[in-house]
Amino acid sequence: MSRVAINSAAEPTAKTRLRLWLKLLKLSRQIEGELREKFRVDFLTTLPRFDVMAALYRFPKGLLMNELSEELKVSNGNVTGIVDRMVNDSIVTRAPVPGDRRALRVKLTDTGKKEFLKQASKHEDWVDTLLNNISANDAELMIDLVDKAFSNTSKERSE
Amino acid sequence: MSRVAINSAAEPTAKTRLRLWLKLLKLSRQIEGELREKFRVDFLTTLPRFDVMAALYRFPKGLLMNELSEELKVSNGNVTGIVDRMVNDSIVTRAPVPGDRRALRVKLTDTGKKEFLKQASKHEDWVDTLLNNISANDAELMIDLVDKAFSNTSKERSE
DNA sequence: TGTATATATTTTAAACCTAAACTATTTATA
DNA sequence: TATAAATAGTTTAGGTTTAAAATATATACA
Repeated sequence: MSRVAINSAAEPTAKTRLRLWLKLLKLSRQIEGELREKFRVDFLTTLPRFDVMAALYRFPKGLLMNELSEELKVSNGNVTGIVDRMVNDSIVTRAPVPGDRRALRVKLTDTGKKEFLKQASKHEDWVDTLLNNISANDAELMIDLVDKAFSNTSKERSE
Repeated sequence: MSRVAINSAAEPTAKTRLRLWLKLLKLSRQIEGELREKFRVDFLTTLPRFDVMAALYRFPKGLLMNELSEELKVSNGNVTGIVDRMVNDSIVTRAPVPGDRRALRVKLTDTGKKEFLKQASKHEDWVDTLLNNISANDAELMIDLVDKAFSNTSKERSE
């Protein structure tokens, strides 16, 4: 690998990275907005709730509030509110953990599981349509680039 | 262009696109989170406020509330609140528009302009560091891919 | 002119989100 | 054992966000 990037004739690399970031941000906001709208119209629900369901679906034994907030990369208190509403709607349960009276284990109910599968299938269709212009090859290419980008963010996480 | 994608042996394209979307979302959340933190610590401010300043900086004559919310891709009512606080802090002004008593033009104050330049410079540094693993070439490549992706989102916008 | 429609903005209600403070419990350790 | 520190979770305060309703003004057009 060369130690010195030769880029002085063109735009400085920092500016290119900034342009990239602004585009990435815009794209993900755009897509998020469209998905949010679809979830609202088709399922009367929200993205954060879908995210919770998706996380819990991956962990059939459930997750501690703690683990859930880590999994979703959102704050602890945030999860409390979302899960509150989902418990209310019988999508998840929040049960005491034997042996640790501080902890609560959140789990998808059967209803929640069924609901998730329905929504996840549609979600996949929506994303497929929204990213229709990206070929499978391009997608793989982008995934690799995104992975590269990740390796520099401050908190490495085990996954 | 071939009309039929041959992809049956590997993962279906829809799944690849979904994987891409989840990665993109995660990356932009990661970066947004780190930038938010930096803005909070270094400048005692928030990302949305920076976004407003950036938009207004690009339009020295100011923007209608309307145009600002379109520019930032956030809802109309949202902008009201953010601008309220910024007016309060003398970062922007909100002045009536002669000839249209419904409209209000939002503009950066001199203080706001100075503050923006200071923050923008740091912001560029932060992004440059966060995307350090992406070479100028890779960045250009990604930008092109993101542009491709954009061409399929529902509301084409003039820019 | 009068009325319908469109536009610009704010307000409202509900959810989301963070950081920080707080409560309760558990674990480590002197 | 007693105390300190760590952990799990909720609460609080403040800001962000959306969608929908409301207000005010402007425009189109019969």
